[in-house]
Amino acid sequence: MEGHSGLIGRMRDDDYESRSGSDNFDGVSGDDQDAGDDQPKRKRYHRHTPNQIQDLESFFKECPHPDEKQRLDLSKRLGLENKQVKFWFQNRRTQMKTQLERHENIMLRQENEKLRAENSMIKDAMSNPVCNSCGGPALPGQISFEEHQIRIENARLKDELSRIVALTNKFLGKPISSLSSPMALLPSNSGLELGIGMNRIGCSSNVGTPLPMGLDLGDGVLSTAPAMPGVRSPMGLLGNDAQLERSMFIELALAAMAELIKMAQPDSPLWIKSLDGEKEVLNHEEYARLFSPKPAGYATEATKDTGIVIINSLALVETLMDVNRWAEMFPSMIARAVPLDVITNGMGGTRNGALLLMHSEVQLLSPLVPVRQVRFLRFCKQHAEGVWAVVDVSVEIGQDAANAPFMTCRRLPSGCVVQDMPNGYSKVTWVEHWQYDESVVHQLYRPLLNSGIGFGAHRWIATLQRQCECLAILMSSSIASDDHTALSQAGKRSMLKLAQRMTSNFYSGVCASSARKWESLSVETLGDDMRVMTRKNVDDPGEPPGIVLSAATSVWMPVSRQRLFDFLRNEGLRSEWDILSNGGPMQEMVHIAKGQGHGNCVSLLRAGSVNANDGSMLILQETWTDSSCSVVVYAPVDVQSLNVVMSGGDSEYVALLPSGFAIVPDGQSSPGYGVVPNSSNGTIPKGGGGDDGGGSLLTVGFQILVNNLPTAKLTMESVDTVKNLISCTIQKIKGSLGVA
DNA sequence: ATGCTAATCCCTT
DNA sequence: AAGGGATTAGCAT
Repeated sequence: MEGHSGLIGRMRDDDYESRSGSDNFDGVSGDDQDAGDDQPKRKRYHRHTPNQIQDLESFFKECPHPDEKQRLDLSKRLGLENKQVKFWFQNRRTQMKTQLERHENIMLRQENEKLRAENSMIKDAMSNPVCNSCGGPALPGQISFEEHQIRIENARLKDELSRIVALTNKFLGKPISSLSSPMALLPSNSGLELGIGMNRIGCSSNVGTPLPMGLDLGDGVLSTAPAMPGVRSPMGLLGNDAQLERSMFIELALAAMAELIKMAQPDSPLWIKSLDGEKEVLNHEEYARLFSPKPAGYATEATKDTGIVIINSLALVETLMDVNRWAEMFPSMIARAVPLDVITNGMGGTRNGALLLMHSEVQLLSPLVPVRQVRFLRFCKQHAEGVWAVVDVSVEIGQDAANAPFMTCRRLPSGCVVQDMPNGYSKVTWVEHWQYDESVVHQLYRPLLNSGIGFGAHRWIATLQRQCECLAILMSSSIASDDHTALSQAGKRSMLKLAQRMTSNFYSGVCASSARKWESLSVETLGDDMRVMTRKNVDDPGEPPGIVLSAATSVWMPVSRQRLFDFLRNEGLRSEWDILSNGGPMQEMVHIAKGQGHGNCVSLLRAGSVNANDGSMLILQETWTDSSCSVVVYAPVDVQSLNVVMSGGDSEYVALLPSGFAIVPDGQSSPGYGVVPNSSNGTIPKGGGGDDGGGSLLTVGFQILVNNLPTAKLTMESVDTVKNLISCTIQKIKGSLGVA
């Protein structure tokens, strides 16, 4: 002790000596003070002006390590000495470092807390074991396994503790005994040390005690703590900030999962049955009581639905946890999905515990409803054999609202609970919960969104059912090839792939998602609710080269969805609205079924009029309908390319531009509409196809080539042409349906 | 007391 | 000699 202080004292003395010896202005400034005279040349204490600091800071952000030249430049610009700039950067760097270390220290402490809590839980459970089966002595092998686990745990705890103590001393305590080992200080640090001691005692005293049978079941006490293998990185390897963020994510995911489970529970007080007993509405009071109150200024959309889907839980979970496969499963809903981070990949080779961060755009097929951009976590958990849950939650949730002032929507805990059924089907309960800024949605679509049909659980379930049915049909028909088309399996697959591309390109033109790069044109021409966009295609073989113009709009139609859909997909009535028909009916050449009803298929159409010139063009068309939406998309394709595709060749190089329609109910019809629970994959008697007598919203989208030179300039005439095309088409449809 | 910052000291490359 | 880490003095909270 004495020796140390003596040493320090001496060092200080030395320092003062050297300072007073070498630095003359120290003495001068002392004189200054005495004389009350200030020399502007050098102040004894001085801080750089806020301006200078700001400049330095911003430079530091770009480049924390400027070279000689950059520093000289800065010093000139800021009126500082070259040396000062150098020192500033040096100091800034060391400051960063200490902050970093301090942060890490905090993280280590937290980690330690968690471990201790977990450990004391284990210890607790072991000290009064409950054998719930026989009460007899447990298997010796398992005892030693348990014991082993505890020992490992304790060793890790001890190791981490010593690290923390070392760090703590380094930063907090004065390094009085900097020469001695940090461990020597342990006895003074009573609280922490006691914890360890107790744990060790608990461990050793447990040798030979009966096995705690109730404890190690997969879903027991252990999994309630956020214990995720792989997340707990070797200490210090993972950066503090990243680790802080991760632990926040984990907590958010766990809370979201708990919320989803509560929301998905049948007969939960969180939902109120409507009068007809079919639709359920969120009980906002109960929700606010259990979770969080509703923020002002946002519309809420909470829906729940259950359906039977022809897929097993494992396959569905795999699909949901793979960003690309997920987007492929819901192509009409997911415009774009980008994986951002894999926080955990799951435990023991399963998806249980997997946690992903991703960004996605969710769309409704209309230019009048902007895509919903969300950055969210997706967390998967197995709740029992054959029972899984996957929950999504926006990552803005749980953070300051002030951090995301420009948010137009967010997704509250949403997702599904999947339960295997005996026959390869599974029962899926979906909960969908959004908050969004209603002002960005066109008036025409607000009722639809309010009713929950637009983005609600029902739509997810319906899409899932339709897609899984399609997969099932394709699988079965590949075994029993009973279809009348003379198409090979490979040809069929290529055709479907081409149709898939066509359809999703249609979606992108209608919704302007960022999945494809569109350049939007003067939107406010006449406020005519039409979205016109353009893109230059130079090297995408899937589209004709040149300038492509996309136009889309949505209108209300006093006709049921079913009627509109049946009309538009009727090739015999094609000439009533489609200029490609050359004035006559069309014929279906090829039909590939994608669903049980006739409405879900990919087909090839030929314009009927016997015109030698038309022989080179066919119409590729995809139609689908489910209880939330109906779509007809088509594109002219040249025969030679199609022949290649039909014989199983690559469809990537077939150039096409899609046009078509999307139809949704207007949302103002009978309240139960569209939220009718689907009892199975069969149709619902109550006008399941949408024939509820109400009106519908029709979206029309065209993509046309206005110039086959990518370098050409777009003319206003082309824009007018495509706009005219759309409004004429709408007029013709109205006329044919007698509602003009 | 504790934290922050400009400046210095001292060691490594 | 240049640069970086450790340390300190002077002030602010």
